[in-house]
Amino acid sequence: MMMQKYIAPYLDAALARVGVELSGEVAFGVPRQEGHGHLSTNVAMMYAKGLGKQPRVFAQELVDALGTVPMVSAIEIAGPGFINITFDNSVYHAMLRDMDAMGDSIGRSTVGSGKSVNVEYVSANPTGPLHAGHGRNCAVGDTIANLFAWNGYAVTREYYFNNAGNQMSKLAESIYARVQHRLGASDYPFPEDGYHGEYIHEIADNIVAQHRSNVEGAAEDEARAFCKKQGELWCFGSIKRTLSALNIHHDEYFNEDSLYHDGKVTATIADLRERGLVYEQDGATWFALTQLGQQQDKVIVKSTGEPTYRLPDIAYHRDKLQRGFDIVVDIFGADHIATIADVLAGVRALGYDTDNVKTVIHQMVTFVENGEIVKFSKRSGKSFTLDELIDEVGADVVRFFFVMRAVGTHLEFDLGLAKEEGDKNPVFYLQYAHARICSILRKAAERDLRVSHDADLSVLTHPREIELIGLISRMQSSIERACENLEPHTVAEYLRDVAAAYHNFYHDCRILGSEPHLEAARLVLADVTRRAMRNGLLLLGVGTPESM
RNA sequence: GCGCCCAUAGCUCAGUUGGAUAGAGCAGCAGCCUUCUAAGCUGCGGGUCGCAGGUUCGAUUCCUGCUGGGCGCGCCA
Repeated sequence: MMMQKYIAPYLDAALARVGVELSGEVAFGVPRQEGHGHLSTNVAMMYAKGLGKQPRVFAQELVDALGTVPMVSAIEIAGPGFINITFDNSVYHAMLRDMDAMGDSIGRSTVGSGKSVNVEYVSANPTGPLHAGHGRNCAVGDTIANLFAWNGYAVTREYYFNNAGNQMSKLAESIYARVQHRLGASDYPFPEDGYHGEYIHEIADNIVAQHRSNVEGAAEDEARAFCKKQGELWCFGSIKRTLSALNIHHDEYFNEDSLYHDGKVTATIADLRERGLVYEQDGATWFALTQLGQQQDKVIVKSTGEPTYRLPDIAYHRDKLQRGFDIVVDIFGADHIATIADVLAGVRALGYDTDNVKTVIHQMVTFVENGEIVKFSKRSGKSFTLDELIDEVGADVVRFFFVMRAVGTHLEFDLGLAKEEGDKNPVFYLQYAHARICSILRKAAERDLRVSHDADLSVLTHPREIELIGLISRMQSSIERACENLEPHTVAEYLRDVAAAYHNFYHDCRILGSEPHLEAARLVLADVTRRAMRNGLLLLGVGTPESM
């Protein structure tokens, strides 16, 4: 039960009585100011003007028409014409009772049931290990996927595996060169724009040690192809291990090269051509994006005959839409911003509705320690990998820090703060609240006290108790909104509020050893809070320690 | 030059879809443990919400224009 849903019918009836025709749902807010009631509505101000009345005068008429409402202790008009509603504590007791009955599904919703969603995230090129900056895409994407799942959607977590194209050839050539060096051709040229990482040596070592016959004496093309495959496998394994450490598991790894094998790339360009959107110039094939309202035409097939990334991307998005998802979500870093409009324009030109393709573009990440920007690993001096970040601060902190800020803002990742295990670190603050509750429940069990689902909750009257109940009662709508707006950080914010409310309650309200009725009721509240915190932490993909 | 994003306390950031006296954390200062985890709690100081207009009962929030910063604008992905 929610306060809004409870009061809305009474208000609708009162509005009808004073002759107002509603043009939508009445909006309620939770006043942040104490003394402004538990719920507030601006409906009188919204409709007063149309009726030619003073807002406060109209508000009074409305309040008169409302009369008395059960479980509401006060209805007051304040400020320019707000109607502030104060509930009887019994409303809170009823809400707590309902939440207790929800078991482990507190905060879940069914708004998405029957609908399917595909969330594509990470999708880093398999040309090396994930670097630290990739962490944001990983955490944001997985949390958004969790949000959909939590709201009842059937979710497919997808990784677009970019295993075709130019960057893979570079990888192959880099490995091939390192292999040649090991086979004695020490003057074999390393490609100018090749990959220099340690892992290239590792892959080459492995090839020479385990698969020497595939590269020695083999035809050069085949040896190169073998190097490419080995490189891809190594990178794929590395990426999957890192993701697994962050508790991220995709359902689908969509291989880019399958688009070529299945003829989808060819089909896509043929269909675009049929619509008159393709032309030849300077030996290349161009996509007439200006005809689709974009700024400039772009090459989709190079004069070498290789497609640019744009063509397979369009084919891929078309494929996702053909698979029949109700919603398709793409998570991209700001550096990919230019491609999205082109790809969507292409898909639209092929006759698909892109209204349900949602793109989340997160801004870049800066790592900071002691006020200085960290760009490279201290250990190796090379690029800072996600594995190293996880080693340094732990997986929970990585996941939490990357989602705790709005995706649209630049993220400053403070390594010093992240490494703190204490009051400075926001993750521990949440986990500590959960651990504290678990500790009390353990102590209660030692005394043969169980959480009783028919405890008399009416003894809960302390402001801290009421505040905590009210906050948890908003969990479901808070998570629904986070999902609808694709804003995972609001979950982190919300949980911080719940944790703070619990710490306050804990501090001011003794649980164990209080008067038996009060003790029983507070145990229920503690346990409901525990389940809410646990669900919230699971949603963010961080651990739920029972002791710290 | 063009496109997208950002600008709020000393620092890092929230701000419930346009509401009432703009909030947290960190940093600083001062307090609270013989009783359920002090990784907690309480208090103090700190603001021209980048600037200028506009929209209206009301703007940190929406619109326009500036200024400053980030990311893009390739026959790389």
